[in-house]
Amino acid sequence: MSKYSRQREAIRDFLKSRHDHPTAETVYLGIKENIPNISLGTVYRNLSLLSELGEIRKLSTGIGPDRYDGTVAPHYHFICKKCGCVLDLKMNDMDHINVLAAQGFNGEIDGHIAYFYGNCPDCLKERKNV
Amino acid sequence: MSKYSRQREAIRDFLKSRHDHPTAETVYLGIKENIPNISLGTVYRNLSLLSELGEIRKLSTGIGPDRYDGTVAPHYHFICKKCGCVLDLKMNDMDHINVLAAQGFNGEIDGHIAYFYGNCPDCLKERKNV
DNA sequence: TTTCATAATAATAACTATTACTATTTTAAT
DNA sequence: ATTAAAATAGTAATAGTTATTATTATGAAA
Repeated sequence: MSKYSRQREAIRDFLKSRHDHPTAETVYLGIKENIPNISLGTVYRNLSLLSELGEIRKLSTGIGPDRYDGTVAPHYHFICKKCGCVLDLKMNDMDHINVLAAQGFNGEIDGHIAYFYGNCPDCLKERKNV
Repeated sequence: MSKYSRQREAIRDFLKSRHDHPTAETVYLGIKENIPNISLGTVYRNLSLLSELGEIRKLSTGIGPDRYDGTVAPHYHFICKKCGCVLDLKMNDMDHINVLAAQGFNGEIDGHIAYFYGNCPDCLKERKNV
């Protein structure tokens, strides 16, 4: 049902090749280097599609626009309250918290998203210099 | 520095009086019943202010617009993937996960937000009826 | 109890992020 | 090669939110 497109492949590759968490705008500008006439709508459409297919992850951090993550293996994110950057955390799965949440709840829980907030290493350093 | 306003009080009271998680639009329409000429901008400005003051909480669920919560005591939320509703979960604090996250991380972690996803009781029931 | 500086407001415009529309192009099966 | 389906570029439209501005409300001081 879904056909190959150079644009979609470029978007997937772009995300898989980096470990940060770019916004749609950043992806757009990045792809533009190789495919100058790609349109922003194409980027959004494919980011949505790839998210639905589970090939990438969408992060709604509550600070600024949505971000996208080429790493789908379960992991958690840190968001700096100061500069808004998003970092991967190297920590184990917390599947046990689904069980905690399900206790005394009549619905069905099949997953969770957790964001950790605070000050990133760079902002911490800067604070000491002031 | 900040002066009393009838509108702000009404917004605070509105949120404290209910246990759901209304959007700015819902708050606006609710307050309008008593203060017909309140403006949407005023609602947004005060929701932001009250969040900053810690009197209410803002929820960015990743599904639809931001929501607001009059309950500031720590608790967690469930978001239905089917209907998008947001429910409170009756579960204990998970402060221990901050410690897990901080291991091997050079920044400072002072909090987290966790959303649990799945099917709400109502949507589960509906699914069985199909 | 008026005066006055400050803060808040209503109304509206502007902006950001995202989605929808449409004519054209690409893909891939026949 | 033909052709139907899917994807695209370019653009318009939308949703949610923030900014601007002239006016009004608040509350401290005279």
